[in-house]
Amino acid sequence: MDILLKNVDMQKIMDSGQCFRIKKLDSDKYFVPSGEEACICVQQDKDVKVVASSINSEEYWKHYFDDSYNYKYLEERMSNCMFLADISTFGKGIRRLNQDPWECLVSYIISQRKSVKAISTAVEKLCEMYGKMSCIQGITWYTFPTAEKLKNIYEIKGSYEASLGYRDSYVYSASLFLQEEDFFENISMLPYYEAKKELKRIHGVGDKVADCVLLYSFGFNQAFPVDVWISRYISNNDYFEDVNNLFKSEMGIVQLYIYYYMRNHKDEDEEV
DNA sequence: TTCCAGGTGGACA
DNA sequence: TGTCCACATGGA
Repeated sequence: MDILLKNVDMQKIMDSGQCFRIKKLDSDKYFVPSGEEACICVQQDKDVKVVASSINSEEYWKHYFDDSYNYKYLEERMSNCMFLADISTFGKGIRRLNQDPWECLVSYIISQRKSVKAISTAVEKLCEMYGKMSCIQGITWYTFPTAEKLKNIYEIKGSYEASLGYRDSYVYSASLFLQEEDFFENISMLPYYEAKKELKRIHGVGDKVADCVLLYSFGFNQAFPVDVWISRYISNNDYFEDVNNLFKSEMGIVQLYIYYYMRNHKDEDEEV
């Protein structure tokens, strides 16, 4: 299988903090899992090629990498905004992924008061303990455990024994909601504020986690997750409201570029 | 050893 | 409605 994704930068996607299981295999090769599927990608200059997949569907990975959205046009408009020009250039090639909703929900429940490194470790541990072993091009990996599996484990053990701490019960709460028929399907059909309200019914899901799931799994580009980094950015920039008014329905994607810049740009003295 | 991390729930005013 | 604090644990 060969799927070509134009103007995509895998390293930036990996460093953008939106997903926690992408692995770099060598200088230009990446392993990309999503729920119970996975693919192998190769960076070829400015483009990315999917060279192997667990699922025989071009559409699955084109949707995952948000291939139908015009990022070039967004980056152009950001470049024309004096407040975002540097941020746009620095993040060129980022994509807002459409991740597996269940994996995304659990990952962000786990994320609270943890570092990115600690989140990755915990999520990986959960997969190794309760996911299914699988193999693609000689690479052994573990699928993300299903809601049913995590529900049963907690009911038997009372803990996931995966360094989740107090978040154990939050993950269990989420697994119970997944027993409702078409829980995620219903969320995808709702308007943004209703969808957010629905997700926040889950114990352990607040504004931040709900917005991350709506943005990174359901494509609600107006969802704007505010974490410590974005909060720092907003408080340091009086013009934030102007940016917000300019990009309104796409502020979630703009947020991703800002987050990537805040976390990865080396010149920390520079005001952004 | 100490501090901080892609937050949230619950108590209280 | 807004503010304050406890919460488990890994990583730097």
